[in-house]
Amino acid sequence: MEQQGTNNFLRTIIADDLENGRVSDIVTRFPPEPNGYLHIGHAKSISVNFGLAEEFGGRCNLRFDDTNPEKESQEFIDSIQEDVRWLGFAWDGEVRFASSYFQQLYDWAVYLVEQGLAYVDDLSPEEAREYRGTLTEPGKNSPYRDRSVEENITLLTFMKAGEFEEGSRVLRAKIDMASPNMNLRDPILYRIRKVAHHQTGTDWVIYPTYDFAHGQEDAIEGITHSICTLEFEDHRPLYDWFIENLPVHSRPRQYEFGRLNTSYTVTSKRKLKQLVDDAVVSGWDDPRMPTIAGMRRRGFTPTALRHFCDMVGTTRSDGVVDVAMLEHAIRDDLNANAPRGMCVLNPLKVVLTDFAEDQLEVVTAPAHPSREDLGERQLPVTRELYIDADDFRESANKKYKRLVLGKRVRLRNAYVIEADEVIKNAQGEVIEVHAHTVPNTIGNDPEDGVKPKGVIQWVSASKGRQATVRLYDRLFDHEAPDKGDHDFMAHINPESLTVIQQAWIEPALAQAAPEDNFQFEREGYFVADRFDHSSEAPVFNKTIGLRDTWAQRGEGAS
RNA sequence: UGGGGUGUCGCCAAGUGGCAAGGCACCGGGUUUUGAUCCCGGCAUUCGCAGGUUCGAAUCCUGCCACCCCAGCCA
Repeated sequence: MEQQGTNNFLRTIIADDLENGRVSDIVTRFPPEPNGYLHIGHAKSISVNFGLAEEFGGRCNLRFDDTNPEKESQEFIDSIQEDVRWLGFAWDGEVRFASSYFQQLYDWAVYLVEQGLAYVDDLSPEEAREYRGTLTEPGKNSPYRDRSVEENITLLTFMKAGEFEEGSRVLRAKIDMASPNMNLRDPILYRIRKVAHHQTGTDWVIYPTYDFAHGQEDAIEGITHSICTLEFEDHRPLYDWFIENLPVHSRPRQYEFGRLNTSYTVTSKRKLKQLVDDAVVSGWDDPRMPTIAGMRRRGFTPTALRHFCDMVGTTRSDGVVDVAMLEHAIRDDLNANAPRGMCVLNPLKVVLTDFAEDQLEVVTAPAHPSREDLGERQLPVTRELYIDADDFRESANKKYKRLVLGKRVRLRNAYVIEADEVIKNAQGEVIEVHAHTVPNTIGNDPEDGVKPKGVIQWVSASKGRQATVRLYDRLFDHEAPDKGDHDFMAHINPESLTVIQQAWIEPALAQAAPEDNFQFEREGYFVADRFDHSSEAPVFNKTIGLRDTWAQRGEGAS
């Protein structure tokens, strides 16, 4: 068992349980409700549950907690499975569904009624709320609380048979209406919902609540460590109450950890949906979304996401992780593994006056500065090239390490060139630079000893290809967009997306397959769009920029 | 105001009575055909606060304070 990241309380608990024989193998589960897309927070939960099972040689189930058909759908079941697989995890056996345990759950509900531990309540939702009391005042017993077992059985049978209207009755556990823990004030076990279920169709008109279902599902599957987030801590006494009062065959235990929050991000389902509905983003998989599908399309990798989850650790405290840590994880993986390429985002034509019109020279460049196994690529050098307009100035101070009129610069992987002349349009803007190559400078420094001050990327104007490049930035320009009294929509970063229709890419990049990651040198990491990219019409998404200490010092203005 | 939690560097986080790991961020310096990477160095006399126990405490005790969660027939 290999341990990633630092030690944490869950590892300690599991190691102890294994050592003292409480369990012989650990079984965990990732239990999403199929009512939305998975996001970065779920990635953490997936990483914790599957990761722990992997680490301790156990198993992890994927179980859809589908107890509320009104909000769920097959679309989400499909996307969730795809996301978990993409992250690189394999669940044990078949996918599980809480709905496949509905009959067992119902039988256990009958058992509870027979034991005098559950009753059918006729209170309306409004009345029930009044009877429940408040945080500081105890609740009071429902007048229907002391019905006979026989009457309760009859009523429950009728509920199941669809004899009652939605909301008219519920099945409740008989625990303690005066408990300081609200969850123990006779919690609801079943409610009437006359809607079809995506898995069970119209078989049922009553559906179990989360509380009545979750622990029993865990017991049925032999889950040893049921790991959830902190807000369920108050439910644990109820979780245990069911396990103790029902004839279940295994004893799962619940443990809670703190949810993952990252700065500059919102993850509430409601807010993500609003971003989609208001067309702030193009969909749930928009590269700016913190959804797994969005991050995937952005060019994040499973390796980076898993590393990030290990980096932040698993604790019982809730904090906000700096997105810079996520960005570091992405850069770390991509720097090591992404092939390099050259792309000019803001083209400025350079004419090499010592090259003939039809002259073509091909230089070979490594795909990666230190990964020989990634191979090489061919770069055509022609008379007309494009460089980035930001990489040329007519005059500049000594700190500027790019091309300046009358000075030299290294074309990455190719010649050192010297700028001789600028051509301007009627508005006085530079539209072309004439330059010449310094002899014998491919792989060598200039023989006259005058070294260029910098290196810039370039693309052949005649052999290069045009591409669409989408530059993404943080969706929010506030570190805590949904905190405080303001509306999170007010903190949308107006420059979160810039589309460049006519960027120039070196020929080899057009051959990229969708989802191939690259580093466009001096610009950042980019990915060929999963859906829109093709060799004929290349489309790249910016994943994350290179670390830029130049811009950080406020000296990067061009 | 009832119950349940959490408080260690700007952020995340080890540490479980023996004298404050690590990562991110940041700040130097070196290497560099990416102002990237990489390398070297710096960055908590102090662990929410106040008392107490002890030769010795972030770790034990007492009392405060701050923040988070709970009053869905959501999960």
